[in-house]
Amino acid sequence: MKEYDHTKIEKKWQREWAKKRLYRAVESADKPKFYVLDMFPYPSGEGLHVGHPKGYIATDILSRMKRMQGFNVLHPMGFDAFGLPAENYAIKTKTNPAIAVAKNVARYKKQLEIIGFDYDWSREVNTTDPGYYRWTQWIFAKLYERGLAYESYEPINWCPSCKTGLANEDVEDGRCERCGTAVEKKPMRQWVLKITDYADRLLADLDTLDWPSHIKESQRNWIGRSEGAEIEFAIKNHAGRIKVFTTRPDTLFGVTYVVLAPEHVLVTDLLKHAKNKDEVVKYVAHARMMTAIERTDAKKDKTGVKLDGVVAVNPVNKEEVPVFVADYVLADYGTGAVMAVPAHDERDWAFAKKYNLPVREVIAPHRYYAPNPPRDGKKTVTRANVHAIVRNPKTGEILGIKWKKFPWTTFPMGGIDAGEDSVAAAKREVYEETGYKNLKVTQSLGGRVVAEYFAAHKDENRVSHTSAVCFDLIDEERDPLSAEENEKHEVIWMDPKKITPSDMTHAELDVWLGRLGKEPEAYVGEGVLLDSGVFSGKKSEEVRKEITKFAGGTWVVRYKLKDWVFSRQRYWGEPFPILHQIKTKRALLIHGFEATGDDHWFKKMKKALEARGVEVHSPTVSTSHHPTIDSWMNELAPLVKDFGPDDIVIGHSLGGNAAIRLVQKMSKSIGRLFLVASAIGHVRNENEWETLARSMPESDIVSLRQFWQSPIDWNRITALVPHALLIKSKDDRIIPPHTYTVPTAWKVEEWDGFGHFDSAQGSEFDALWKRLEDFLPSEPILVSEDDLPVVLPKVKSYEPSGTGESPLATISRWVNVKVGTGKNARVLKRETNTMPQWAGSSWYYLRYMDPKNKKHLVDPKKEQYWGQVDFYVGGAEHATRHLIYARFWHKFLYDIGVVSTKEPFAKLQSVGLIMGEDGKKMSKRFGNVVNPDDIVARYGADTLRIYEMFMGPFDQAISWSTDGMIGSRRFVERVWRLRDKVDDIAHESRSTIALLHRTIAKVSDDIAHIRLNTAVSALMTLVNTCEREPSITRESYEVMLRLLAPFAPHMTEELWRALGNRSSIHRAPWPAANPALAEDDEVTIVAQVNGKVRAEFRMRKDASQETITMHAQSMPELVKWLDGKEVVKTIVVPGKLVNFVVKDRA
RNA sequence: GGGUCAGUGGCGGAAUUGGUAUACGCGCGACACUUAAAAUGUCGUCUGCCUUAACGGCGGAUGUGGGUUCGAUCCCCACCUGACCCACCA
Repeated sequence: MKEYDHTKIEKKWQREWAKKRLYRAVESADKPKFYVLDMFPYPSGEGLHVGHPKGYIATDILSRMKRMQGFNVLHPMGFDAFGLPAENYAIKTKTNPAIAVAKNVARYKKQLEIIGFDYDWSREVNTTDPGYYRWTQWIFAKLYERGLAYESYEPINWCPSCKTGLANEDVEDGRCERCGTAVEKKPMRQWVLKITDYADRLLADLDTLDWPSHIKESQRNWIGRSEGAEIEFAIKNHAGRIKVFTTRPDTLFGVTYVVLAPEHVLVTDLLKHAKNKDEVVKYVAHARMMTAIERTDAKKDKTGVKLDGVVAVNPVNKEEVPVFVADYVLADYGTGAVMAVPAHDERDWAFAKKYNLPVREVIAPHRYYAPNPPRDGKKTVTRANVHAIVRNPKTGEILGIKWKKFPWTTFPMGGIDAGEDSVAAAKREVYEETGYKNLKVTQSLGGRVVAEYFAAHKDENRVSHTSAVCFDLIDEERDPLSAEENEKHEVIWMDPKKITPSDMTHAELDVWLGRLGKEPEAYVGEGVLLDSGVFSGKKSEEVRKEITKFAGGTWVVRYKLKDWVFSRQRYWGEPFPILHQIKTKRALLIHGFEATGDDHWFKKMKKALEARGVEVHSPTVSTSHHPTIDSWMNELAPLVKDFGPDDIVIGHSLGGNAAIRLVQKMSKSIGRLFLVASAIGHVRNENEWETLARSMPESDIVSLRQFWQSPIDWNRITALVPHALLIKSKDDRIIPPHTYTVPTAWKVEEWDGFGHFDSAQGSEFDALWKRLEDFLPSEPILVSEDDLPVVLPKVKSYEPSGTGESPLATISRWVNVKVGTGKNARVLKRETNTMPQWAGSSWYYLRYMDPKNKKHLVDPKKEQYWGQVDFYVGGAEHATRHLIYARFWHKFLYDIGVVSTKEPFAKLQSVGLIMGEDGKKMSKRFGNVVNPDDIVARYGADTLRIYEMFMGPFDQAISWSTDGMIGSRRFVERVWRLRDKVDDIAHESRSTIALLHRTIAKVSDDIAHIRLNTAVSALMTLVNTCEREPSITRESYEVMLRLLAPFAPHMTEELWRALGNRSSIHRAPWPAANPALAEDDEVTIVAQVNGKVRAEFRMRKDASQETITMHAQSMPELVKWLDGKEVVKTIVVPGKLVNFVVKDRA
């Protein structure tokens, strides 16, 4: 056989396979299907390193074996290329990301091709291909139609470096997962997917999946289901109620304060009632300033501030407790408020200790004393007891008493009398029982323990509420004991080592030992309720629902999982199939008389408008600061000259003359003018009124106020200003409080109260907002299915703006869409956010089934044929993102009938990283990157494949070793040279044939379970054995080649053809093991004496137990071990071993 | 702090219904082939002690300490170390 030239062989067969379309997947009913999937790569500019193909090699091996075993195999590959890395690369290199992606994809593909994978490239997908993302957009549209996609204005995680919002899943330790920058909270409009609607199903169906347990566990943690109670605390002298979430309502009687998160909606309101308003405002502001990392650092000291004067009422006992604002309570979990039970919660404990708040113990550990349990038929007495643990510092010994009538050893102990505390009681007991007089307290051993036992000395069952106090003897001064005490027990000093549950008669001992010498801490375990009204004495785990009901609360299920923030303020992503009505872009807020701009109404309006994407200008120009209306106008004019027909002006508290001036100046150029709370009463002259009304036919008066005694002719106004929504006082009187109503002809809005200019409260604001709604970007409109895809346009600059708008917003010819014709024509505006990187990868496995279909995401028949992915291989780092998102989308697609299965990936196998030779993560930064191209060129793809599989367990991280790879190359060459030993008249030994069959079984099984390192080692063993034979049959060699074909497809194909086979080895049937041939007829049996191997011998594998025993006993090596001993027992494992259990003859 | 997994020669690792610990490979050593080197092949390679010319023999070792068992890398308990994931989630 000629020399092994890997380059020539590999190129030749790769070309040939492509030409023959050897690996094309077909749907046909005659064969069972097998769908093997890799997590498709994200082609970066760096190209592949040797770690990347590891998973692909494994799926390649599995898919090749399955194909040879007669399955229709689907093993596709594609590219995920939207998102930040490609975009950042484009910014850096100043190239269109589409071009860079195409280049990177081509490079990746080439790198993959030389490794010889069996991908069906005719099914390649690319998430950035409009033909592909059309369907990503389609899925989004369906989600939107079903109410599972919505716009939210809640604060979200914002990365100031990437200049985009992030999903919860994209934040790691408070930092942006991509760039490591600390994320901020920023309020902005976002598209959000309601993944929480699927939380229960995502959790429950995990049980149906054959996935690694740690990945399932991370998903469970991420979903974070917890059951608990929602309970309301009333606020004294206030209408509001604080709703808290707790998993431990059984501790309700231990509540000593209530805590609100700084962002809690009630805080703003409650702080007005707080005596320390400034302090609270400062604390809240500070909390908002902090980054998530600072906030959530668990090591950080807990901080908070009391709402001084605000009092909450505990619903179970009507007790009044203080209210705090503290940032250890998270705004976005539960209800954003907690009831604090410092005795039984570590965080509350830490906070209470720091601020010196009361700790009330209501749960006691429960001990049932098994050695001396309560007895039936005896009365039960509940007592408060104390144990005294007294140490003599001179000797280190502990004081104990040994009971004379009972086999007990206890500490000095006894009941706590009325009016006594536990320390006094303990001292008294020590004195009475042992006579020692002078003690000092060293430690109080935490809270009480409830113990149940039978008190034999009193012939009753005890429920003891026990505490314990530790003392040191000050001196050994001691009084003699009473005769009565002397009769009962003996005083002893014990070695501290003897203080163990087996040496002492205390059910509580383990608790004391656990607390001894430690700082006191919260008891967070289960136990018996104390001081809890009617619930006292009950078990904590049993009363939760009952006590919740008693508190008027409800039992609820909560999830940690948050809805998926789905929009990014970046260029390189799928555009949303969404149009917005073009509305106001900018608003001018003008405050007139005396308003300062600080007032609540202004702030609220500004925030509301900004949240809807309106740019708000609110110059601090007030009529109050100007001597004349004209000078006011003059200051205002330059600030407003840019305002145009798309803009609105809102005037608040403008006097009549100012309003008229404003209208006259601006009504021609601006879109709409709204006047709120205007003192139109100033307009005394009806002609002026007419002027005003005629000047603003397109404008609105939302509310008028009368402050001076001047009657208004409402009918006249409404006739003149048909758009007006007037709110007038019911009886036209001026005396507050008065009620404004709208004439019955229009929508009636009632507004109670004068409001002291704080018109943010009540319907005056709402009425205006209702009007404004028509002018704001509102209810999005879905792009019709026929108009998909919404193609991502080319853009000059990819830089993110940082303002919360994507670069797309600057492309007006793309953003503005004209719909309708003639009179109905209107211009709509495209959504300019783009989808996150995870969108395309959430469903790509479906598209492989039917990649070119223009009518359907996937043809239902094909979807039904391929069904679930049978085997999915990829990195464990996707546990809480891709793998949750894809499951979510799949379930949704199931719900709308697109797919027929409830879960996308039946079996998941995670792949371990390949690290650099230095043990560090392979990265350009460390200069430890190994390029597969170099390895393939030097050693060949087959060697690379075998080595990567042989390195170690597949799912384990492991360091690359080019030296270690030599072994794989040698193995390949040995197989190659073995060809020279093929001889038709070869006679192989029976044991070699047996090994061959065992190897078939092992390799088949190992591949199926991705135990590829042992599969390779089995093949090596086989080759080693065959090399020792003088010659081997062609039949055996062909079996070996077929077993090796999935690992080394090129070399085996070459050898296979060289043997005269006309068709590809990769279409040849997989060898079947013959169990009858897989075993030698003789086996080695081990002879043991007392479990130690003393001899071994060969024997027919079906030898009987008796034969084996007889033979072993007669062996000289064994005789010397058995001689003079008595065989107590003989254990025979047929075909394996015989073990003689012997002992000395008595 | 919680979860998951792991710890075996100089190194990567193998060994599962509890039955010969260290397969396979790397490295290392010796030898053969060679003028030489490389390549290749053969043999050896956990460890201590005893013993021999050579052979051989006895004991110990799978992170540590216990337990169950005729027998434990494997099962149980406690602890130590490391990795990964999650974490102020009430």
